[in-house]
Amino acid sequence: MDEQPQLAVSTVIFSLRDSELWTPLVRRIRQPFRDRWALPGGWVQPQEGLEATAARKLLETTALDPTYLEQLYCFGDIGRSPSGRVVSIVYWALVRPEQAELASDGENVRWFRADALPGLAFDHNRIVEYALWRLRNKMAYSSIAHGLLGETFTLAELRGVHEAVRGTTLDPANFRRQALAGGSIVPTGEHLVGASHRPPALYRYVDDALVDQGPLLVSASIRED
Amino acid sequence: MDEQPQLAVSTVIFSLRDSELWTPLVRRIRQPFRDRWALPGGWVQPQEGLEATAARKLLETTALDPTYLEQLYCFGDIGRSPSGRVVSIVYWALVRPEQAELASDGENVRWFRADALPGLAFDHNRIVEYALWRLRNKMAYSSIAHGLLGETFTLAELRGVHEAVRGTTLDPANFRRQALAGGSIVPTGEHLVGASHRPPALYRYVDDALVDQGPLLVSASIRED
DNA sequence: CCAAAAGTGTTAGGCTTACACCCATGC
DNA sequence: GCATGGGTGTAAGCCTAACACTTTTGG
Repeated sequence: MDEQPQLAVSTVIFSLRDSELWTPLVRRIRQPFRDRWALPGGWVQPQEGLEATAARKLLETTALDPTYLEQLYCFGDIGRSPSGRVVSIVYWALVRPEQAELASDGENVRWFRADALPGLAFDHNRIVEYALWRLRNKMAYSSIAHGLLGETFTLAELRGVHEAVRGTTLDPANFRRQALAGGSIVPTGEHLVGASHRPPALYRYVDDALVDQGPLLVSASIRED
Repeated sequence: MDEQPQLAVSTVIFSLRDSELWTPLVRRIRQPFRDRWALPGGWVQPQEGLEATAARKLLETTALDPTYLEQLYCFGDIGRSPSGRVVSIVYWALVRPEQAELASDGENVRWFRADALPGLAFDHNRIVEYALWRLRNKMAYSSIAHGLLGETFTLAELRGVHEAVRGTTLDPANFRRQALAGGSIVPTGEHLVGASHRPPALYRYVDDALVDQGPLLVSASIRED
């Protein structure tokens, strides 16, 4: 038992369906926790970056291509896996509704409502809990909602994302003003057609509407030596 | 080169001296980057939690006992160490001024101004940069300043911490009101004696003034299986 | 008494909230 | 025309920033 810890990468994935947050899980096909649901993931490869591993395993196991991917936390408690010491670097991802439609349920992949998960393998319930907290937090001060929407969207759709994640209802008038004042979305000039009632204007995010991750994203230019 | 990545833990430490942020670094005594300054740290031990490793190495190499310790980020780019793949789980810590006084400079430990570091080993400049960003961010919305102060303090001292970290000067009158309105500090009833001018009241943080880390801190009670 | 920092009062402006109201479309 | 969601207007209340002012000490 004195071997080096094993290094894993897992990802919590969120998508919106019917104004609810859903997350895909994979069925474990070996011990420990065989047949239990768990976060998609795999072992770190020597010649592959951590985020690249997260993206690759996500694609391999769930066929999803995320619009947003960020490191969540590194979990390394000694008791978290019964089979020996495992340190998991966990990412969290957002995927668009169209994506989620494509990657439907299968024998070994199933979507669950994010706030009503079954008992998962390892400490994965706790991890999803934390990812949800992070998503809700970030929703309040960033343009992260972008990751859950299509390229263009109405203000009602954008508001729907916020309402679903925050679990509250928001005043349409005030939401509109705040969203537009933020400066990260602009009208496309088009209007949504085919629906009942007055056709709403379509918007899109401006190109440089990056989610604030601090100096990490511009890291390459910071190195001094 | 196809071996498993090595797992390291490092810590960025901040303390306040002369209204400036300082950070202690250790001199590397072996290759790679021999004789360069680097973050204190060490390898993950099979039977020791990550945070425990951070605290232990911090004590061993710099003799410091932090008042605050939180995971910062996990760095795992493939090119970050010339000697092979190393994944570093980095923590950041705050220590009180008295502590920092005790742990003075030595042959292999030296304090630097956090915003004027030399060229460090590995990607450690980038890491400190990110830790600074996180500290500044957290200072704005939490009671993290607690970690840089003694048990009791005047409002001028508390304001000094905010001014030093944020790099701005703050209106004493408004700062006072906001600090007291927050509800996380209370007057001790004592006053600072010996100084010139009117003796300022002393304050302390209320016991439950925990810094918000989301569901991570209460994690033990969340596990469902 | 004077200088300087502690501490209080007051006002203007900005942002949020609540809600009244008009607009444009499908049926 | 009428129901419904899209979109605009507006006033009250809260929070912040700016700064005048009073208080209390050491010298």
